[in-house]
Amino acid sequence: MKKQATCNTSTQCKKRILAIKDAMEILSGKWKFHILGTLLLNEKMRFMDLLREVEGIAPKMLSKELQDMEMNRLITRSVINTKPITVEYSLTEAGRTVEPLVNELATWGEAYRNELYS
Amino acid sequence: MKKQATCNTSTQCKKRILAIKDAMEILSGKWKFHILGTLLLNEKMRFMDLLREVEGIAPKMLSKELQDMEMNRLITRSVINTKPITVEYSLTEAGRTVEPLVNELATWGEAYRNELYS
DNA sequence: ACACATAGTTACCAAAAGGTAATCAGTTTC
DNA sequence: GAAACTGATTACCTTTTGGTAACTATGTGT
Repeated sequence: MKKQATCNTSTQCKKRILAIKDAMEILSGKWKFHILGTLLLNEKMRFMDLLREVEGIAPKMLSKELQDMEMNRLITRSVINTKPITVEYSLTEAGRTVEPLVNELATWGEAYRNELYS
Repeated sequence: MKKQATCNTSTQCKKRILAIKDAMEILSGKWKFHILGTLLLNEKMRFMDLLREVEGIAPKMLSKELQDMEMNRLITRSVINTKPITVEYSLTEAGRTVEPLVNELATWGEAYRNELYS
């Protein structure tokens, strides 16, 4: 009786593992948290605004990530019929729920960094 | 004055972006959260235990991820001089600080999934 | 006519991530 | 002495990710 089944048997634990996998699939990649973080601060942003604010991202990547997150219903894309056509991106209600997660990530990252230089 | 500099100018915001980048670098990949989550539940685990508990991982990946996290001081590796040599892995103090993050990730993933089927 | 801004798309390429399968070296059990 | 368990490592390959650069199409200002 050395082997204590800590996880694989428990339904709760399987749900947890699945939840983590889900979250990572949707939020993975180099840019999503940065885009979401920027949109959390700004509410409505145009493509070029994001391109400027999210430092280092290329239009291709921005476009792809926005499409990705639109499909996952984290953000909304709305075309505004202005003189030069503009497109506004903003978080959905679901998108805004990432806020605590982004905060936790930032907090952890900062704490980790501080710990190194202590 | 249309362009409101929301982020790039603020020192606080740059720190935040850096923190997120740091965290993602250290915790990225398919397996780290699963390994950390398992170690959060078990305290001390041997290589083969992890191989069995972290479903689907190959020894190569487990080995690599453990080395990675050991270098980043999230886990400790200690060789125990038993009959067949055993190696114990456990979280460091720094490693245990990921707990809220793992929880937040799991919570978000579950909420997201529930929202889809509502 | 020319430059510039809008919002992207496309082709091409390099690097990283991750999977499979085999192997290794030591020890213990049969 | 053969098989099995310990904790890995290695070679090889495929997929995914992400970057660069160029290009499209529309419209505005000069």
